[in-house]
Parts: sequence; C-alpha cells; structure tokens
Amino acid sequence: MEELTERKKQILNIIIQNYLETGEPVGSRTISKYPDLNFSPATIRNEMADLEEMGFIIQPHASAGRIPSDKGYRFYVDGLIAQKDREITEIKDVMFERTERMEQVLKQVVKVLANNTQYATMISAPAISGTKVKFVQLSPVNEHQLLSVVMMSGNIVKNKLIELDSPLTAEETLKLNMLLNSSLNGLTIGDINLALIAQMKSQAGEFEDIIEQVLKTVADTIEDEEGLEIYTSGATNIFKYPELADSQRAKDFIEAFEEKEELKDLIADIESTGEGEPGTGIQVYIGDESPIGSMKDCSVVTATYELGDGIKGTVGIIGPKRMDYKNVMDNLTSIKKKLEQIVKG
Amino acid sequence: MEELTERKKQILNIIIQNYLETGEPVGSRTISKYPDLNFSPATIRNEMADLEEMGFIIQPHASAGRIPSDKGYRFYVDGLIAQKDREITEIKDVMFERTERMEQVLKQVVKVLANNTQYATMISAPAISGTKVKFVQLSPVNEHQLLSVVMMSGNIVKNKLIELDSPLTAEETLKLNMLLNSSLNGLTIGDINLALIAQMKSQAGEFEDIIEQVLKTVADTIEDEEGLEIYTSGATNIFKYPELADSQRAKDFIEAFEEKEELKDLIADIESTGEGEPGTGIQVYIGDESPIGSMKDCSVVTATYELGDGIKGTVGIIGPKRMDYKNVMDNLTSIKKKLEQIVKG
DNA sequence: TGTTAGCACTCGAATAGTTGGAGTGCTAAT
DNA sequence: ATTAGCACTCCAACTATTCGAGTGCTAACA
Repeated sequence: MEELTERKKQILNIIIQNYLETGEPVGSRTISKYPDLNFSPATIRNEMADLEEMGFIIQPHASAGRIPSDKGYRFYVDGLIAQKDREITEIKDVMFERTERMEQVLKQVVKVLANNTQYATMISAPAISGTKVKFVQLSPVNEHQLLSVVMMSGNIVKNKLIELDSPLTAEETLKLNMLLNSSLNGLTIGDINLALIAQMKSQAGEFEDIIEQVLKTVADTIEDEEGLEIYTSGATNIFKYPELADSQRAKDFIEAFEEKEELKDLIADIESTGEGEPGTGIQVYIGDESPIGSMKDCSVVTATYELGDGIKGTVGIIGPKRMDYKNVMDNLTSIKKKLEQIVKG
Repeated sequence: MEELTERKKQILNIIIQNYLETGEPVGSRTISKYPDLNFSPATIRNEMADLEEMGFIIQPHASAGRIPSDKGYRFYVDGLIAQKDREITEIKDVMFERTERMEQVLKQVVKVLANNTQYATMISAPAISGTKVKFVQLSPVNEHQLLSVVMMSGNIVKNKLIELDSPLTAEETLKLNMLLNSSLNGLTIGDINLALIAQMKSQAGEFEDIIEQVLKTVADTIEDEEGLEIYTSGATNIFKYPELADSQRAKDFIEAFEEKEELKDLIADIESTGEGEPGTGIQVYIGDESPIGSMKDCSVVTATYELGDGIKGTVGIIGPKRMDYKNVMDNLTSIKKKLEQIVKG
C-alpha cells in the first residue's frame, strides 16, 4: 500500500470533516470549493477514485458522493490522538460539589457527559483490578445439587448451589475441579474473556452448563466485592442519528444499555488491552473494532481514570461513527482529570 | 347516556377482543362471522354506529373498521376486574430460591414479568409508607444562601443549602416557613401530589423556586430513608408494537424508564389513590388516565404488594392500550402473591 | 505529465398517478 | 327489526415519471 500524498491526506480530511458536520456524502464539487484546495472537481475526482481504491472512502451508491470507511475514520482519529494538546473543555456544571457518595458523582458524570455530547455514555465505578481467583471447589451435596465454592484473593469466599439435571460421578466431579482450577487459578476478571470461556466449555463437554454456572459465581463474587457497577445515561440519544435510529438497531442498542452485561464485556476488553496512546488513556473503537455486536455501526471512545493503588474505572461514550471525535475526546480528558482530582483534592 | 343492550355489549366485547388479538380495525363482516351472533353485517353496522355515537369505539378513517376508544377499553377492563376468579398463572421460573437480597429478587421479578408479558415492567422496592413530615425550617445563612432543615417522623433530619437569586427579608422567610409547615406538616410522600405542589407554588408567588427546592429536599430525605428504588425491565419491548414504535414516542418512553423520575410520580399517584377494586390491589390506567405524558398512548396495570406493617411496594406493567389485560392481570396477581409469600414462608 | 472542461450516464429521492379492496352508510325490500 | 344491494370513500400498495447531484471517461490544454 503506497503512502498517502499530502494532497490526498488533505482531501481525505476534508471529506471526513465535512461528513461529520453534515452527515451527507461529500461530492467533488463541494471539496473543490475549499479555499486551501485550488483544483477543479475533475482533479479531485481522480484523487477520490484513488482514495476509494485504497479503502479510505466509500461510495454509498453510484451517483452519490463519498463517505469515510472505517479505515478512513481510523486515519482521522489516529491523527487526532497524535496531537496531544487536548483542549480542556471546562465542564461548567456544578458537579462534584457536595459529593455525598461516589455513586452520586458517577451518576452525575454520565448525565453531564450525555448532555454535553449528545451521545450515549457509561462509566464503571472505580474497582480494584487485582482480585484473583485463588481456588474453586465443587462438592456434591446430593444427587441433584452441587455446591460451588470460589475463593478470591483477600480470602473472599462465595458459595453457590448449582442444580444438576443428572447426577455426577465422583470422577467427573474431580475432573471438573481440575479443569476449573487449572484454567482459572490466578486469573483476574479481566483475564477471563470469551475465548477462555469457550475453550473451557469445549473441554468440559457435556458439563458446560456447570462451567457456566461456576463462572457466573466467580463473576458475581468479583462484582460484589469490587462493585463493578456501571452507570449509563443518554442511551436514547441514538434516535438523534438517523443512520442508527431504525427500530431493530435502536432496540438492540438500548437493550445493551439496559442489561449492562455487554457493557461489562466491553469494559473488560478495554482494561485488558491497556490504554491506547500512552499518557492519554484514551481508546477509540470504530465499528467492528468494538466487541459488542449491537454497536457495530457505532464508535466507542473510552478513557480510563485512575485513583491510585490500581483502583481504576472506565468512562466511555458511544455514538455514531460520524461522531464529533474531537469534542468527545476533549470531554473525556476533562472528566478523567476531574475524577482523578476528587481523590487528591 | 342510555344503558348498553346485551347485544351491544356482546358486539363491543367482540370488537375489543378481536382488536387485542390482531391489532387491526374490526369490520362488521368479521363480527357477523362469530357463531354466537347470528346477524347480518348490516345489522351489526347499525349497532356499531350506535356504539360509536356513545363513544365506545372509533373509526380510524372512513373506510376502516372500528377500534376501541379509551372508554371502550375501560368498559372491557372493568368487566375483567369484576370477575374475581383470577387465574394464577404459575410463574415457572426458578425465582425466589436463594433470595440473597431483596434487590436480587426484584430485579428477577421485572425480568420474568417482562419475559412473560412482552411489555415493559417496573417494580418499586418495598417501603414504609408512613414516614411523615414533622417540620420544615428555613434559616437564612447569608444574603445568598438559605438553609432548609427537614425533619421526618423517626427524627430523621436532612439539610440542604439553597442558593438565592436575591436576598430574602426576615418577614418573607417567616411567611415561607409558615406556608411550608402548614402545607406539609404530617403529610407522607404519597400525600404530596402534583396538585398540592401547584397550589403551594401559586401561594408562594415569586418564591416558587424555593418551594421547589424544599420539596426536593423532602423527597430526597424520604427516598434516602425509605430507599424508594425502582427496578425496570423490558423497556425496549415497546418496539414490538408498531403504534408505539415511532422514534419520538419510543425515545420519550424509554427515557422515562431510564430516568425513573416519572415512574416515581406514577407510583406515588398509585399509592395515593389506593387500590382499585378492594382485595385485588390491581389498578389500570388507560391512556390519558396515567399521569405520565410519555405514556398517554399506553396502558399501565399495577398491583400493590404488602409485606405487612405498612411496608409495601408497587409492581407494574406498561404496554400498548391493546395489551392482553387478562394475562397481565393474572401475572401481576401471581407475582403479588409470590412476593407476599416471601416474608411469610 | 498533471490539470481541466465537457459530456453522457447512473442512480436514488421525491412526486404524482393508478388500482384494488375493505368497509361504510343509506335505502328499500322482507 | 332485519337484511340485501349499492354507491361511495379512503387507504395502502404499486408503478411510472421526473429531477438533480454526482460520477467516470475522453480529449484538450499548460
């Protein structure tokens, strides 16, 4: 893949910026009108054909202008991330005064962010990310019940009664115990990802139900202890963006916000991949890059905030791919700073 | 208004039931095909014209069949409520086993209900409804701040600092104190309804902002103490009903579920009006009867559950006007029973 | 060689007609 | 009181038709 010439970059940026503003496909005539680009539409068209061939832009249909592809957005966003001088948009709300409880603060944060950006927002409560599984023990209670005991670091123990469809032999129980311990020992919640779960299930064969229930216990334990609580706001902002507002998509999207399970997966993914550009703590998922199916036509921008001692949380904004990335990143940076100040100040 | 003849009742019931099933306007031909009604379409049409004149049914447009009006639904629902032999649809989920915390149970309840009915559901945590306002005191702190102190029964005290646009004279403060105490003293949260608020505001004249803030403090106090928590589920089920699924309506509806403030108003209203038919504890709001604007095209069916000692909560289902009232009422009755058993068993 | 004017072409969005059927109200006959 | 018959209405679905924005290509040009 050849490098982009300066002029191509310029045109690509114009296309993206214009599309972000208007939401309409951008044509060659429009671009040629930009003052810093003195070329005829025909010339622009040639360049656009190249850009399309390289995969940066797309033609929705033959007689329309171009819109950015995911790769195009990625180019644009990477450019934004590179320029470090993030402008701190002062959050002017009277928040963070009289912080009765962290919970209140977080609820305010998502609301303010949703208001400022007009996108959907979420935040995870600060949590210690180090809690690890120490051991797991399945013990038969009777023919139809199995007691699962999970111990986490810090000697936190949690029990759960699992109902069995059919009795388990002692040997089978032993095998399951070994599988669980060898797979889970020493792992944090962040390490337990979908791939691992799938793998364990396949190894467990017919007992995958039990695996699932044990994992649920582990998850419950960690959540209870760490309080992996997620607050959201502005999910209905999705209706502001016609390309997302059809009912099936909107339903799935809002459901993800109502259930919050998928959001937890997302946050786990974020925290496991580590922060994007060093220092900023800001990460951007464009379209399919996000692990959540119902958000494949969205972009997700997140920031991780740290309160010291490994206590951290994630705050994120989810909107259409053509979101105002700059504003969103500024807001997140600002919020991140504010949150981190709470502890110190 | 003349009484309905037996035949008119029969026809009206057929129209409603058919419309509930199909969602399509019901024509005279369709009705005449019912086995227990041996009349020609023409005869039915005459009756239908009468029913329309009386306001029980509506013609969406000139060449369509009829659909029930709110009054029609009311007729039908009243008929349902009258027949006391509510069928207890056994909730077959494994719920209520191992009730770790009430919170968990309630979250399960709304989910199960939403699944069973395919409507949106809500439940308020059981709360002591007896907490009353003992006194309210406004004290000037300085020119721009006013301290409001609210004491509730049980000697629960809550403070809030109110910002003033302009200073208040001693006389004005006294007047406000008197107004607040005379209006609020001895009232429970249920007694403080919109009408009362409006009345107080009008009496307060230019100080209505202050009244509002004081009332907010009262509400906050009660909530904190009583934990008026609301759990919801299935808000996105609204997309299943085309007549409600247009984006503006859906947005407002789902927003109400996200914010929960309006739901609290609704529950306050329910608890203040007392239970509908004695014994059942089931109440039905059809369309405009509900106090929530975003639900004017919906029906709300609620049941109040009591855990004894004045501790009670409200569980409700919100769906389209053409909801399956019978199934919904059965489900609510069943849940109500189950919840009340938790304490006893 | 890079740029541009000109032109035929394509495609979607919007608008306007066309049709068919379901349902009605009215009248006159039973 | 009931019903058959009929003219009428209106929506929903479908089918042109038009319009304009935008393209790719070719040939001319600097």
